[in-house]
Amino acid sequence: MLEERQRKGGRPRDATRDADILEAARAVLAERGYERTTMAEIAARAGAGKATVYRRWASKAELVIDVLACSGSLAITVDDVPDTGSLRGDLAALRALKSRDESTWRALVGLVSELPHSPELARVVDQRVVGPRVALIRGLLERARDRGELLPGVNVDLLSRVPSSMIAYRLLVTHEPLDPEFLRSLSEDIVVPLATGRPRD
Amino acid sequence: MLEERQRKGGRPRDATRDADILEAARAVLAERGYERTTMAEIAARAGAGKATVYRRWASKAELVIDVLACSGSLAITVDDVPDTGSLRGDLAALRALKSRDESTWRALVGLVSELPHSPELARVVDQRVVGPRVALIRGLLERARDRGELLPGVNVDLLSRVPSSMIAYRLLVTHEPLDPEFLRSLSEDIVVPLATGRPRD
Amino acid sequence: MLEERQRKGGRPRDATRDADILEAARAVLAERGYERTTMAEIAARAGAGKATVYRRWASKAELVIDVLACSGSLAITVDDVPDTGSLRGDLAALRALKSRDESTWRALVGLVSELPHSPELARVVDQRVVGPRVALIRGLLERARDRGELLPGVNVDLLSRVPSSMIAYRLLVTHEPLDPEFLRSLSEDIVVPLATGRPRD
Amino acid sequence: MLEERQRKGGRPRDATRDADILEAARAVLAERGYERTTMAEIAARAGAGKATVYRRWASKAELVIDVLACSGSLAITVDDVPDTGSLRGDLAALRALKSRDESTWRALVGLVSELPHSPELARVVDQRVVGPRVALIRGLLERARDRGELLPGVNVDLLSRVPSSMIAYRLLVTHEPLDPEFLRSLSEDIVVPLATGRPRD
DNA sequence: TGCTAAGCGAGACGGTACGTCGCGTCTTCGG
DNA sequence: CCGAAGACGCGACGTACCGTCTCGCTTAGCA
Repeated sequence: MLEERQRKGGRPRDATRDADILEAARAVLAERGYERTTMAEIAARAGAGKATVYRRWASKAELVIDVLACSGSLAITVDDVPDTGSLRGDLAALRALKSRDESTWRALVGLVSELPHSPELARVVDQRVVGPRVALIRGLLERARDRGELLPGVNVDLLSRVPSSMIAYRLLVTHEPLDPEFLRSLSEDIVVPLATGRPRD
Repeated sequence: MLEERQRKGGRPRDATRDADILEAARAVLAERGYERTTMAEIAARAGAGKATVYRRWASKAELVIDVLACSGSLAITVDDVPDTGSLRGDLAALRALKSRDESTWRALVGLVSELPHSPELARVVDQRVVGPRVALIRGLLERARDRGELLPGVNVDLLSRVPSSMIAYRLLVTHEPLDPEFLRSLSEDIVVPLATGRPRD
Repeated sequence: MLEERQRKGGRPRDATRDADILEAARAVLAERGYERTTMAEIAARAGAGKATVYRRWASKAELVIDVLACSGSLAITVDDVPDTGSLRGDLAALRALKSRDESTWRALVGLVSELPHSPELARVVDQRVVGPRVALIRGLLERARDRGELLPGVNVDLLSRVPSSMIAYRLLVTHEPLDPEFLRSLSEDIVVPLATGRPRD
Repeated sequence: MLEERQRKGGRPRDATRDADILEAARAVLAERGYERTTMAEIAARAGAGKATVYRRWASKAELVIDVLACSGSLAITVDDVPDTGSLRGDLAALRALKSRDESTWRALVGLVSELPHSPELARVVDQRVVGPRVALIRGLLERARDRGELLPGVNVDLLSRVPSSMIAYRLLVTHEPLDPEFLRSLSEDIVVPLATGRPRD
């Protein structure tokens, strides 16, 4: 979101508009997808003028970034996941916890094509969309290490990126649903065995 | 690519235009990315008219699909990878073989946003872009099974999708380069341990 | 209107679109006036896209200029006015002849504010709107001179601009109608006495 | 200008802002013309907020009206013109007296396009801009009638509108300057001969 | 003196038109 | 009938301006 100018005077930004616009953007994105989403419709649905939207976000791409960044599931941190005593249990708890994440990822669609042209945008996506998700898995892995569950020599860096990658690929490229069986396999056939060396039962 | 109409007469299509247009499309995509690529520029750079392009491909998206599908690395099949006697060796051989794949994936970028709106397109991407890549890894895994390398209970379906997912995520979302270290880690820290249970040395 | 590029190839401009767009523009201008006329409505009413309009005219102002320039009454020249044997008679004949000129002048409204900023536009208005009207009166005055009706020392230059000025002022500034009594007074109380020295009967 | 509300209390309007705003408006109008003049720039140049402007004038059009109405030359009445004993002399005296009128008329420019949509505005222009100018000439003509200079049957109504019309036309439509030669011709080749029957020397 | 209502500069707000640009189709010409 | 060129209908983009509203501050005039 655009930085507010150093407030010297004048009417302050109406903070409620931010939320209204983001909510409208989320709704339109979910209904229409990135390409078919128009700034005019977002503004109209938020009961806002286009200028009010562009005062806050420099482009459609940046607005969508913020839709992603403000997405509910991103607020989850490792502290929100109860410690069940095992990595497998923690991952199951996370699955139970995780709000539906699909719309967030789907909104990322098409945005992707703007990233190579805007280092700024790419940085924001990395920090606000990718970062929190990777950090969450990394946190669970480190919790497992503290328990002594982790095999020596596990590449935590790489492993913590696997779930995000697989989910993104599924939603962006192959458009398969995020069914529970897939999510469970991801944990139990990939993450747990790699981290702990214990194959699936 | 569109089927040629049942030839009744008149001037036959100039087959050389296909290659010129694909090459121009690849160049523009590499320079500008999907969104900033215009059909007019592709046509101009190929010295062709827009109608000539649309006579062969129904849309920008389908043209880009073909750019991806004709990309060198996609032609690689399991038979092109020499049997080195171990999964680890086979994967190393594949890495040695694999032409630079980056531009292909990068071209997939903004295409992604069209997929949810076009099942047809999604099908084509699945068959011509995703399919060959997954099949290649799956082939190597099955070769390993034939050797008796594979652990029982390995989820081959899921595992064969991991490398594509990780590579796509890296290129599309985080825009990190496909450096050799990353590709080696992918094989040796993820695929080999999961498939064979042998941790990295 | 914008010059067409030196035709090398490609689809030629569809000449019928010009007329459709001009007609639509005239209609919208008459209904709404300059300020409330939008290019989008003109295009829609002409069954055209905005790009087609802007391919021909660089701005709303230039389009309106052409609406004025193509206006019917401008086609009248001194040769269209029958020689009645006297200036007074000729002016009466002109009044009988003159198609309703109001909408043309009314369209000029608001355009006026663009003139100081565009010498090009001002030149076009001068040549295509003002010029023909002044030339018509001048022609009748010269016909009168040939007859020997004209007083010596009459400022033909200035006098030939009086009717246009008075009509424009009335329509643009005071918005009184061009009733026949006004037009007759213009001829008989101003032009004829000044030119011939003969007061109204 | 808007009426001040019936004062009940609170801070009174700062009367100095009126003049500052009018002056700023005059300057911007002269520089940019009506269309390119924005209320924001007027306010900024006057060191005022937009609300302060709109508290005094209901719209851009009304503000411009007042710029015109407060223009110096409008304050001239027939009593300011010395009685020289002849219409020709009086008109010459008026020309000597008349402050540069150009910027006033130029400001009227694009205002014109608002008039047909606002009877209220049109009334104000008529009373405050057109009226005083026409009344001034009419006053001089009536002074001439009192002297017995006027021909019988002269259409004073129409004649008194001729100078305003010619000046407006010149400034608004053809954008020629108000050079002294033009103004003298207007008096001596048009008004004096028509009113008194005496041709130019 | 301190209270209060309104004015003040600043600028955000909802709206709406502008002129540009890209897509995918259609239309001309020459080969 | 193909192929180059490019005009066509459509519609989103991001900008600019209008006239209104809201913020925190200032400034009379009444108590």
